[in-house]
Amino acid sequence: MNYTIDEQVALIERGAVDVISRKDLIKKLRKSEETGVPLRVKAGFDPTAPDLHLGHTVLIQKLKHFQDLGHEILFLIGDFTGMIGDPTGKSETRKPLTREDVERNAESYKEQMFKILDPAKTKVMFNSAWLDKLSAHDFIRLASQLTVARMLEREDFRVRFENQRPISIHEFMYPLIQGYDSVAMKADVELGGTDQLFNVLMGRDLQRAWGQEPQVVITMPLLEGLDGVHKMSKSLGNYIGITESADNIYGKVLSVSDELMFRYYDLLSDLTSEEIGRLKADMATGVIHPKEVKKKLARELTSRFYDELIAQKAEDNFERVFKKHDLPEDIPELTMSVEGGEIWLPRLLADAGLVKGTGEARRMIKQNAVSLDGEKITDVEYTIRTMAGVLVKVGKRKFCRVKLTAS
RNA sequence: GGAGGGGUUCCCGAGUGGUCAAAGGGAACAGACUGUAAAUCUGUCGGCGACGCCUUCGGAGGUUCAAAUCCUCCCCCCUCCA
Repeated sequence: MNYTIDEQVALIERGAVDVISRKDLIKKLRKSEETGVPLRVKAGFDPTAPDLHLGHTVLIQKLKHFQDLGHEILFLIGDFTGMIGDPTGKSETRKPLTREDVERNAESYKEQMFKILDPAKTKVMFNSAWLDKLSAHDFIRLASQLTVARMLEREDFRVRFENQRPISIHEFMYPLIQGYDSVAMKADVELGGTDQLFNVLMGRDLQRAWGQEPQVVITMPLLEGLDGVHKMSKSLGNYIGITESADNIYGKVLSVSDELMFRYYDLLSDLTSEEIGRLKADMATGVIHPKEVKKKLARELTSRFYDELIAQKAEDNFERVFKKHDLPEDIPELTMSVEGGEIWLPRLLADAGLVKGTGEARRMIKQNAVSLDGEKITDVEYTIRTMAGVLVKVGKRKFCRVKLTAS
């Protein structure tokens, strides 16, 4: 496929918050077209959390756009940072990762990322490759590129400084290191979340100081998590992981609020802005039910990581369980051996992993949330004697078929 | 180095000798309603075969019939001055 420069710019700018600068981007695209040398597009990832979720895919989708335009993707794994422990945020110091951790996580990253990107056109890099070799001398030179005043331009530092909150020195080093990565990688473009704006801009300054043409910076919005408030992150538990089961992905998307749904459409869907606008309008006028709009999104996202057939099956499952209050197709089975041929129900729920402990089991039973073979159990002292399989249901979505064997 | 403030259950945050497993809010979970949306209402929200027992209020000791609360020592965090 051949795109005009204008078309390329339009695709690249879609969904982006900042493109710094457009002029540079056009210049680089033009040069690339003339010379036939693809642009080097950098995006960095933290190796501490090997599970990619939909939030990361906002960025990866954008990388894919570049890839589709024929450019070279440099997928940077920040192993150096990871092995030192990322200081960002107020959370307690993270445990440094070992070399093995990093490698394992990197493998996992690749596997997940290649669900979207073409492995043949993606280069995976580790920043320890050059940062390990950085001498104190080089490091000081790096630090000399920047003034404290400049550093305090960063929103998050400025606010903390004004509020007399502490800022440790090594927090100043991270933007420098990240910027230096761009120098070492000779990046033409760097992608990052909006929270990374300062860091990615640093790359431009440092590249200039090292006599390189500064990279174009593109920031993408942060995707809100399932709660609709905080950014999607694993630690907040408000995420949809791309390795989750199709049923889970489908179900989680459907549990998102109507408002958030369109945010997801904007940032994740392959639909054009016009198509999304039409859905919005039709929903407002009542032509189409909000749930149908959401189902469409859930199908699209589920099939992205699986395929349409599986997505359809996830939808069928969902309808069966939540609309018809029927059972899902695949229910985990469990065989437990019990003494004396009987078992106290809370014990069973706890052992089966359906609840945290017998305390929670009692609570669930009292709250009418437990049923056996479709029958609500309200007696905390209930004891099961059946040896044959029993269908255990806790809450709306936890199912398990349990068989007992005497021991 | 000096002065001051603080560390409470997932989070914020009350509590200054017994009635404290610890107010209130948030989050979370369950139930009703529903479109597994939003909003709302109700309940639960340290552990335990459980009207009782056990473990929690930075750590270790001590006073007391009784300590999150009092005393001693220690650790950590923050602010200001240098």
